[in-house]
Amino acid sequence: MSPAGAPPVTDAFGAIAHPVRRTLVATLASGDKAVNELAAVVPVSRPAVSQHLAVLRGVGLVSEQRHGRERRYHLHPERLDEVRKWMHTLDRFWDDRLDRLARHLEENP
Amino acid sequence: MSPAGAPPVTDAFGAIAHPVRRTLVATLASGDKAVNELAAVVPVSRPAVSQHLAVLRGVGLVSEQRHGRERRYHLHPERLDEVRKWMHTLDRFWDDRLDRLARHLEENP
DNA sequence: TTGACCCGTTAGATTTTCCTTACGTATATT
DNA sequence: AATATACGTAAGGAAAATCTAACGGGTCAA
Repeated sequence: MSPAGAPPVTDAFGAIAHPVRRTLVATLASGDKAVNELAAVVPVSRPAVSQHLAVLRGVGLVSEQRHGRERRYHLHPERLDEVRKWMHTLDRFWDDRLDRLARHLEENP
Repeated sequence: MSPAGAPPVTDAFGAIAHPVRRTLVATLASGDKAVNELAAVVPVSRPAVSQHLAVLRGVGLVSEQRHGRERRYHLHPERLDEVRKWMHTLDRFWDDRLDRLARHLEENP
């Protein structure tokens, strides 16, 4: 029926997969910014930046607030906890393996 | 000339952007596995798993070791430091903002 | 040797991404 | 009122991702 293609960006993992979007997120980490300011730090056209911001908004990583004719974008870093949590889960598995190894070495001198 | 499309997967960010690959990585975190074992925990065909593993290998997140007719895959978690470092950079910005806020509040009672 | 098993690779179709170039809509400025 | 500024959105197209089905090369077992 539907041989799937590339999956749409629906979570934080997909959102930060693109280098331009990572730069946008990092730039917003130092404070709210208008679109033109964001477009200035990235090697693509302003419409492209708008589209990337739409992706970030769709995932909940940023929100916009209209200020006159500007639209200032605000970062919501807590949305990255999804990523943090996943990485932390891996760490836990990793620690467990170290624990098992240590116990094994203790019990087999 | 070349209106660019989606960028190829060349780093850890792109590698963990796909849910299937995240599952593969998480599964390998608990120990080396053969391809059939990996294919059993994921809702796609075995060739698809092979392709995902090729992507992970291309990024250096896993390596393979032939064992008879099996190929056991091994995770290299240190390759995720790229992601960890980026997130940590964001945290630092974040802390700086908290510092500035605290200083501001101290100086303006 | 013959057959079963493990696995990678290719071919082909479909979807999604991601860019640029127009265009439209507000809001500010003169 | 006329113009400039800031931004989103639509259209069009190229590149990449991702799936399944088919095929092929090794490896173990009988």
